[in-house]
Amino acid sequence: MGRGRVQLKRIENKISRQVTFSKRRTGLLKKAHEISVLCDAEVALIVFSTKGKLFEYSSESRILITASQTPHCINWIIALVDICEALY
Amino acid sequence: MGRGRVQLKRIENKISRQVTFSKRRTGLLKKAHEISVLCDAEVALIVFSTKGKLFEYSSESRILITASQTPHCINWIIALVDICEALY
DNA sequence: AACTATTTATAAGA
DNA sequence: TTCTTATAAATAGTT
Repeated sequence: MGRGRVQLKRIENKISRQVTFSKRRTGLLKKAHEISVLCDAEVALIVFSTKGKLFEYSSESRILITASQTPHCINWIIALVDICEALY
Repeated sequence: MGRGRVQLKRIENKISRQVTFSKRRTGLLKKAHEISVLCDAEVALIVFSTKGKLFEYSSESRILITASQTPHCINWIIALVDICEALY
């Protein structure tokens, strides 16, 4: 999309990569929300940037949203535990 | 997108809902994969249809979840356990 | 952070 | 369900 075709490989320029991450993260979260509403589907989406910052969407409304700078592994645990807690 | 504007509410017609689910699921999985590659991000996406069929994407290649017709709650547990196992 | 040229996703139709 | 096509939506590069 946009003014150039996208090559499916890591964007080497750091600034471009961050900008693209920000734009696409927004789009991905939007589409996750849309399919959950339109199609009555359960959706969980967890995204970490390379710096370990967390962004997520879930159709289960009780599931948290937290951003953190802790290591990825810890963020994964937090996210999974929170999803489990929200569902049970 | 397409020939009409989308209203963000549950699609009541069952056939239309299933068709839309199929199309958008494909698109969502594609975009999850793209952002993970382009932006070097970790992504996990879990989608259940209303019938409990599971579809997922993860940038962690070891994570694989099979589709099943078991209840959602069981699929969620399977999905989360598989993600945990893949990460540790 | 806004803009806009283009690409991409997809709703409706076949 | 798979393909086609018109159009809406997302977004890459620019300002």
